[in-house]
Amino acid sequence: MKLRRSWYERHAPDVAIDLLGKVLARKLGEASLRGRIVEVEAYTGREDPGSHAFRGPTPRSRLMFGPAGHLYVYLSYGMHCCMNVVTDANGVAGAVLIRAVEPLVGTQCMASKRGNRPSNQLCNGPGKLCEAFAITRDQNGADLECSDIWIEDDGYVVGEMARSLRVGLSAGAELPLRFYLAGSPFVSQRGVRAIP
DNA sequence: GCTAGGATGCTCT
DNA sequence: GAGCATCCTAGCC
Repeated sequence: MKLRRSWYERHAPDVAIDLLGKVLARKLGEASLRGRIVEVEAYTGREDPGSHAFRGPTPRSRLMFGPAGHLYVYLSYGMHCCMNVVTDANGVAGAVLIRAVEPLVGTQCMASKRGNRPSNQLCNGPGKLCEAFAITRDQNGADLECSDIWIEDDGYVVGEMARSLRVGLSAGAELPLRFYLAGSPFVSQRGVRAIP
């Protein structure tokens, strides 16, 4: 069942926790790609110094202030794209960064984009995930309710969830807003090292 | 096994 | 012009 816009219209940390175990889906021409979300980070608005929305809306971050259920994709370190889901409503900024998924369908297609690495290294990081799913800034602003990218609930029940500090931040690093499925071999390497 | 460092270009001050 | 919500490889235990 595809998640609808109203599902995303909640505070980012709540959406982040509920996104664990859901399925990220993309139709790419004839191919169908699916992966189970195993690692996310929540970014809130003005009160979060690690968030792009901290200083208010800018040409880049204004999407975070817009309607929920859209993609916010930006270029990181000049090379890698990172994929966020916009959350909250009524002009409140919020987003959830999808950091890692477990490949379910279209693994061969993902591997071909990722140098034929093993399946647990196809999508275990935000940049890798975008490469495997062919997500670029062209998808910035895409509507998850009516585009070729969406997230669905297939009834999967998550096991133990773990929580930690967010990865790679210089500001706002002290907030424990990273969530992942404990013991999953598909969680990002940087994230693993960040756990005390 | 682990760490350090370089690639690379957009975004905001 | 400085600073990144990263990834990969080489080099060294």
